[in-house]
Amino acid sequence: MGEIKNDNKMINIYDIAEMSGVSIATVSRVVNNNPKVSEKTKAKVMEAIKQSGYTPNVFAQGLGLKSMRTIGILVPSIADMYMSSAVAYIEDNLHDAGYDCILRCSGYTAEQKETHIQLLLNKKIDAIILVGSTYAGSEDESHNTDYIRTAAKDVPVFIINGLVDGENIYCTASNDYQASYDVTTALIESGRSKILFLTDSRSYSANQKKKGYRQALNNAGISVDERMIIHTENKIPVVKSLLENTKDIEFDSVFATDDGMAIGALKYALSNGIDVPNQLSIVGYNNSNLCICSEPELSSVDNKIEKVCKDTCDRLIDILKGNDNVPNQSVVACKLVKRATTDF
Amino acid sequence: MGEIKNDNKMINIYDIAEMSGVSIATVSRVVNNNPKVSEKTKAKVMEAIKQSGYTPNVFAQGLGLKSMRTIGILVPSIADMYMSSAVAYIEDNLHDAGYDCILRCSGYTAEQKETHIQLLLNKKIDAIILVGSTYAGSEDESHNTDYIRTAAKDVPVFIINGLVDGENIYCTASNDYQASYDVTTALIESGRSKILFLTDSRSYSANQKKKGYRQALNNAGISVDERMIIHTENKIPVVKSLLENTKDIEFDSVFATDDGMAIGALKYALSNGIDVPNQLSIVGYNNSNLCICSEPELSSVDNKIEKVCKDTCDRLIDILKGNDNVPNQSVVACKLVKRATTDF
DNA sequence: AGAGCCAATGTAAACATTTACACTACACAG
DNA sequence: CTGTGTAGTGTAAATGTTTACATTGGCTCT
Repeated sequence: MGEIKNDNKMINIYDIAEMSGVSIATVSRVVNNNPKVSEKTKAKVMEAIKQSGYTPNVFAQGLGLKSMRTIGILVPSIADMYMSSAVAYIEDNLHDAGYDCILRCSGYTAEQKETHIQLLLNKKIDAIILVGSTYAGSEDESHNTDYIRTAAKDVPVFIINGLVDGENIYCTASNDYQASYDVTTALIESGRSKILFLTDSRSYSANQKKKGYRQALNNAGISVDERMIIHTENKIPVVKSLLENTKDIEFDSVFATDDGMAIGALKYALSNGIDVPNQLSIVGYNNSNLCICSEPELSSVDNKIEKVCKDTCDRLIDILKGNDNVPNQSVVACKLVKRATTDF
Repeated sequence: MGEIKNDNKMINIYDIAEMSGVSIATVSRVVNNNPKVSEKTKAKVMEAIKQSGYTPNVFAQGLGLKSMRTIGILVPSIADMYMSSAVAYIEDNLHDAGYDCILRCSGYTAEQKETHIQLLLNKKIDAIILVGSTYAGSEDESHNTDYIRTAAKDVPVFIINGLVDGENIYCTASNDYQASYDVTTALIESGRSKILFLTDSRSYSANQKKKGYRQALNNAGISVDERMIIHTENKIPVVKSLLENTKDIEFDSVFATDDGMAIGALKYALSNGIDVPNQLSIVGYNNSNLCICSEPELSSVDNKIEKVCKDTCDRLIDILKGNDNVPNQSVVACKLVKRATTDF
């Protein structure tokens, strides 16, 4: 079992107590910043701690049923740029508040998530953050959310870009419905009526976007042509060749729920001599770094993932502090970023 | 402290012992797959465990100085695409082997890393993985690596794309020197001699790439013009405007140590009517998804991060199994991916 | 001066496990 | 029939904290 040279007996609270001539209770109080310790004693103990380089044993601390100051983060896949940046922001916020993060990439199915959540709970984490994917409110009926409510019986659960209600469950989402409605409306107002809608998932967010798209068309008196709503893979070449083979459907604009798909559409236009934005307007989603790679640069929706994460973490910290009046749901407004693939 | 309904007393090893009519020692043995338990007893205990949904308390287990089956991962920044994909691969490999990952994003300085490593060590992790940045072997003399050797006294340390030697330190790197040498040579053979070298860091990898570039020029009998080696930010618009203001230096090709910078160069060419690849060849690095966003698509070096991560994890698991003859260093070959920004 | 109080500190129980060592049968050799 | 070995199991110590409760000594109030 790893012949590591870890025989150097760790100094413990007793050693510190002895060094500073007090009891272990007092040492513990100093370590935990308990106010009922005299300045003089505190100074002595601090000195001993500094001298020895003592750090409390986390497991012994944990045994006392207390907070381990560790948060579990569950993402379906961290290879996805959107999710990895979410993890980055979450990590940052929580570290600043003194929490550690255990990361698990679960995959997309409910079963996978359930297993991983169980493993996280075993580590006695203080809360779980689920980064959006397929949840209640999505079109995926098969995605049972009971496991989330079960987890919420043990620790508070925070969902990013998903919507599940229940005791001890807190959701934060970007306002994808509104953003999608606004984009679609803007396309219509700039003279487009045949708007191809590309989507790659059946998540809650994807569903909100689709609703916004439908509503905007309805409000403009345009009836929704179901063939214009296309589910496809979020891969540039896939979308490109998809559009190349979509001869039977006419469209004057593309609204994609992810930048990757939008870039696929752009590349289709470029290689077929279609002028962007005049003949074809294109809007992506997520405002990723792909947007400024292309020429022309891609208009996109900034879904404010940074703010969503901050909101989530702020509320998480509040909850863990014992604050009761924390809202269960919170919505963050998106922002349309106009670049060169649209003429509005 | 969080008014959670956690009053439901956790079932512990004593409960299981009672349910199955054995002692806690026996339960513990069953849980840990200790062979000296009779099949009959084992079955009884298993049944009780299943009935009750018992899971051992990790803290109590941890107190006994044993493996927590948790690995600490330290990345300077997970917002970087290269690093986030590395984390994804590592996570995947380690989970398959039954390890959990604690992630910390430290920032780039030695001090930051040192602090974060200390915090990781407090959690009694079994090993640390440092994902590449500024290490020994880099140009950054100020980057002291003592903290790595100190950490290695407690747990094995694995470094991805860095080179530090020392007891209990294991390094895995892609062969950036060779790849860079090959790219530069290919550019020269395709008739280029004024190769602008763009780099954004002083890491070990960056340094290896620079050495490869120099060596290739030397071997071809071309003397290195130091003005051709430019340190810049890895941001598309920054590089674009940098090149727009580089009127005094002539160049017929750009070799960038990251795709982002290469795309910046490409956009500079596109907006200045410079033909790519004829007037200007461009090669990036990392073979990220940016490569297929642009038109023309970007030639790049695939540095096989997936394989590097797998190698690292395989050796880590070996070490933790107690295997002694694990090599301290391992190198993975890169692969040049030819696309449309080069004419070779 | 004695009662009462409070701040500061100490004592010991509780947390849930692992494991060295002790013990009990029982089989089998002599 | 006694002694010895062993498979299976139990006992109890050890792990390092936190914290409710106990204790102490000094102070104030009457």
